[in-house]
Amino acid sequence: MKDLTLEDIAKQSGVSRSTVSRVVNDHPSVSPEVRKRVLKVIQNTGFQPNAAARSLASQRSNMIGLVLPRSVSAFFTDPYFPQLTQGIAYGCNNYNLTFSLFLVGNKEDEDKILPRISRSGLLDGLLIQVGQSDDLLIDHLSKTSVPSVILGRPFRPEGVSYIDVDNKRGAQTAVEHLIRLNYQKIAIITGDNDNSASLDRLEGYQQALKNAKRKEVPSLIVSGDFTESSGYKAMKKLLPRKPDAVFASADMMAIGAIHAIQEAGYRIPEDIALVGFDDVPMANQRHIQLTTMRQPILNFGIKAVELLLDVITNGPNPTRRLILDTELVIRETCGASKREPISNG
Amino acid sequence: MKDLTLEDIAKQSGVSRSTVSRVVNDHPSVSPEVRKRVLKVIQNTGFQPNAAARSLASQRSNMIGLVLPRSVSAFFTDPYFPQLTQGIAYGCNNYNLTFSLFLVGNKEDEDKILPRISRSGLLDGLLIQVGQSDDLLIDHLSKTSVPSVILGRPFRPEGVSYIDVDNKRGAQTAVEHLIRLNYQKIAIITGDNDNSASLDRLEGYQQALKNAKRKEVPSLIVSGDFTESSGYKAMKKLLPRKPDAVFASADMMAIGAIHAIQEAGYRIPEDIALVGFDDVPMANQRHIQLTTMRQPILNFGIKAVELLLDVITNGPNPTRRLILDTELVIRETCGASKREPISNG
DNA sequence: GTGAAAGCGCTAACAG
DNA sequence: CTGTTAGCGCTTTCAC
Repeated sequence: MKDLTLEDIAKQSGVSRSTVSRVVNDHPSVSPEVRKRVLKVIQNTGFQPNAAARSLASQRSNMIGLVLPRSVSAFFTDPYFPQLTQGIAYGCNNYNLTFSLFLVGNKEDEDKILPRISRSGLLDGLLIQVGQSDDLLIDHLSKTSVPSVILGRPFRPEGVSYIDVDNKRGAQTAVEHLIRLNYQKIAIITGDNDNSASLDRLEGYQQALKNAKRKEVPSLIVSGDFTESSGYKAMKKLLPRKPDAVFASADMMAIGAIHAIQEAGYRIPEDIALVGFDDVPMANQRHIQLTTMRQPILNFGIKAVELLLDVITNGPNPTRRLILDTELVIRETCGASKREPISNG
Repeated sequence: MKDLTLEDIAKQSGVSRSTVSRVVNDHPSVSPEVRKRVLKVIQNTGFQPNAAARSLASQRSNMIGLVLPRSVSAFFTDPYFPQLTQGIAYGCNNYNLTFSLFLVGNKEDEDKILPRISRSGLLDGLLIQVGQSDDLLIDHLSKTSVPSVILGRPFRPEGVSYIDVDNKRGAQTAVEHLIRLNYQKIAIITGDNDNSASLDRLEGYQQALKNAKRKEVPSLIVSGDFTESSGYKAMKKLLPRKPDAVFASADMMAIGAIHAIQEAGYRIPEDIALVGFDDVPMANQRHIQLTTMRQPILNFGIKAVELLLDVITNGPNPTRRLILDTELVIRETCGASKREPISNG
């Protein structure tokens, strides 16, 4: 069965093609009766306008893309990116957008994908995940005319719009919580040093110590790379230095740390307390109950879509910054239920 | 800067639009010198053909879609779907396809998305994940003219092409392994009873017992729903029935089972042995070391793309079935290293 | 091997 | 409020 066109619907409804087009696009200037008549034919026939023709004529594809650079495509072991993807997908559903996913696997992929998406005609806009500091993807892409929004704080934020979570404040809140619970030697396990979120969380940790007039102990700062096993290794390194609390910059690393702590025969939170970051699904299971900073990941994705839509509609200037808050979720690993908080005065 | 068109390139190279088109599409009948000249202009200008115009004229969009029905969109907590998505994305990269992701969140999404993708013009083809048996998505979509390939064994496989993993054989291999290690009371934790993979794995379990002339004990068959917590609960139920080995139809459930077993003070594999299914990244960590059936998920995604491309190019008939094998990965939880296998005679 | 010309199916002025 | 008309940028016969 051949696909129907506007022309077919027009003929069947006894109107012109333009009128059908207006009906399809909810254009106001169509008389109620005609609209009704046309709508009925559309219903009966199951007509759907051809997307390609539409894009070509209107210069709008109603498609947006998410680009995950090489440096993150392995991250699919972490629940963060799947959840983010889901949020974006829902955001697209809300606005009738088609959502295309570009996972850059290697340099070769990059060379093939970039030209394809950096030209208008395919995509109305781009959501670009920040990667490492030396990642030139964003610079490349933002140089083109395709409207785009960066996910995360870019290292070179000039001229680009981005959405991020308040990583510094989140980390600060986490560490302040630990300080309030009167822990004395608070360590941090950071993510890659090449990642803006990781750096911001480290800053938050430092800020909290500073505000509390504690001094920073370099040996209590150990770096991981956001993976569970890096958390395990980092904790192993930390153990001989006898921290009584640890802030892990990501839940997966916190989970790794838990294993290291338990393996060494220490109890959580009695011997060592722990706070994570993210609130991944695993953080809330019987045998874990991780205190953590919740990121509003799903909402982050939805908001990113809306921000991009704004950039598409109203142009790239002025550049937008949208910073979402995180939320402290108190569970077992911080020991809050068993300790006396220090007075707030 | 205005986007360039074929016409611009034509002018700059001193040839006609058609010739440039031929060069862009690697059409053979272009003289080497002309081709070279045109290619150079394209290089210099960074010209990219407009995707919408191309789709419209050629009736080919070079886009394919992945549809995850409502019943699976919550599955983004399981590593399976992210990995599958990654495999598909890589497959698309290999063939210069644009990959669109449709996550059906609710009925409303479904009503909006289905018409949009079921008409040619937007997508060249569709990859559709099987859901529950009462899911009408596949029936709907496969009734349209859009070429499609189902991921997983559909409940009503007539007339559709699909790709699946040999779930029955995989499960059978897992249980045979347990039998060979001389376990006597082998239990199974199944997935949802509404899922073909789950049913197939149950069949494999039954087949293995039957082949070994063991009789099936109904109380040793407990169902979960593929989640970690369902595995935990199922194992709790199983514990009083004293199995000495358990086949969990998914690694996440195996992990839940591990927690239940350890919590009850039993040792793995000495008191209870365990085999999972999937080989998720977590199955291979210091403190877990789960023996499991590995699914070639990434490759599954890539093969799915290739199968779809075949259907797009050569038509839907005859319908194709592509069944990939799983592989037994022996680690610690099955106790293989500590037990005497029974003789094969 | 190359160019001219006719669309692909739709949108968006512009008349009326 | 509705129809006519001119493209959107590319592919693809069909001549030459």
